[in-house]
Formats: sequence, structure tokens, C-alpha cells
Amino acid sequence: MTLDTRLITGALETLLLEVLSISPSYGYEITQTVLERSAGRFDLKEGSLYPALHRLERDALLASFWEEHDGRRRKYYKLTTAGSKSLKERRAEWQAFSAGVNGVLGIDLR
Amino acid sequence: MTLDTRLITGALETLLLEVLSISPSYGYEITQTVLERSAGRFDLKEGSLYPALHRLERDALLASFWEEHDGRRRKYYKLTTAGSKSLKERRAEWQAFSAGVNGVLGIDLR
DNA sequence: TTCAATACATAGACATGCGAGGCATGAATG
DNA sequence: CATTCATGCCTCGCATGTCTATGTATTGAA
Repeated sequence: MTLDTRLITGALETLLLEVLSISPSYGYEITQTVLERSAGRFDLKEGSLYPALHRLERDALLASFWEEHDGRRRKYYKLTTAGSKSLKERRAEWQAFSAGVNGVLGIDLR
Repeated sequence: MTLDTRLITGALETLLLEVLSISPSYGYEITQTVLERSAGRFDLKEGSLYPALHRLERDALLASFWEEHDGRRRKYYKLTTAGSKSLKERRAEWQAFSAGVNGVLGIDLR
């Protein structure tokens, strides 16, 4: 397990919720969006992406629906009301967490 | 497992290396230092702290020595040369990672 | 005497990311 | 026509991590 892998662990679901808060999307497209918005840093793997989406749906933070495009089945996900609320909390938690780490590391972002 | 727990996973070792780069320290004191420098946010548990210290020592990033103070045994840890190098890399990796998350979340720190 | 704080350590429960594999379609390449 | 690449979804098993609970022990205060 690389360091980068361990770092992503707590942020993956938040990133998925964030991307889906912009507009409903599906697995493959989500990976592309995350790749772009992270400036190429986060290349989500299928073995982590799909289980994460399923977890979020199981917890009712996401809802899914199938659509067909050019002969390809796509499973779209969108935020539920609870998902939107959770995203708000997770964004705040991320900011507090990163502030904590920066504090210990003596990194001043002002 | 709380979200905060998952977030700390990738940063814990970096925080330990950072604290020990300031001066050698021992388990209990490290938890206090991290608690202070994170503004009370990170209360390291023994079940994650000690295994992490042992991992870092196993990987030769830390070295340990025992000392006695007021009848209490303390196991001090200090950075090795490799540990110092690793810390530098991890600090850079943390900054790249957090920039990536902030990018996806649309958080602008300028 | 009893309790809290200090101090180290580990076993087991539980959770998560990833590599590897499976299955399928459409477009481009040779 | 065959092959390869990009698109698209899914799951199993492995490695690894944190936390709770527990064990051991000393010091000092209530």
C-alpha cells in the first residue's frame, strides 16, 4: 500500500459526492472528471471506485439509474438530499483535518 | 470507522516523523505534542500510535532508546537519516495530495 | 485506599484500496 | 476480417490500517 493510497482513503467518498453534486454522472466519467479536477493526480481505480459508489448508495447518499447511450449501458449516480447534507459535513471535516495536518507540519497557508 | 479515522490513515506517519524531527520524544509525549499542534483535533490512540512507531522503526526511519525518568521507563524515538529524507518526501506528497483534493472540491486557498 | 495520569504493548474486530480477473460493445487500425 | 483500444460495469482476495479492549506497571493526589 503506497502512501498515496493511504491518503486517498478518507477523501475518496467526499470526492465522489462532490463530483456528483455538480451533475449526475457514471463510473467511467467520474474517473475522468476527478482526473481533470485534480490536475492528473487522482486516477481512481475500478476496484475502489465501484465499491465506494455501492457503499454510498447503500447508505442512501446516492441514488442510481441506468441509461443507454450509443449501445452502451451507463449507471448514473446522483446525490440524494442526505448525500448533499453529508457532502457539506465532509467538506468541513476535510478543511478542519487539513488545517490540523498543516498545523502539525508547520505549514502556514496565509 | 469514522471519517476522521480514515483521513488520518495516510498522514499519521508523516505527523510522527515531523514531531520527531523537532526533537526525540516518546509515545505519550508525542500524543500531547500532536494534540497541541493540531489545536486539539488529533488525539492519537495507543492502538494506532505504537504500531505506527514500530513500523517506522522496522523500516529504519526511526531509532529508539530507553531512558528512565522518575521511576518511569520511556522509549524515546529519533529520526534516522533515512527518516529525515522520508519526511521531506512525505511533506511534499501531503502538499500535492491536499492540493489535489482542494482542486476537486473547488477550494481555492489563494 | 482508590483513582487519575503516565507509560508501553498487543490481539481481535472491522474497514478500505487495489490488482487481477471476468464480461461486453463500438470504433479505429492494419 | 482480425485485432486492438477505449469505453463500461462488476467482484474476489490480499495487504494493510485504526480502534476498542485488555494487560502490566509506577507515581501522586484525593
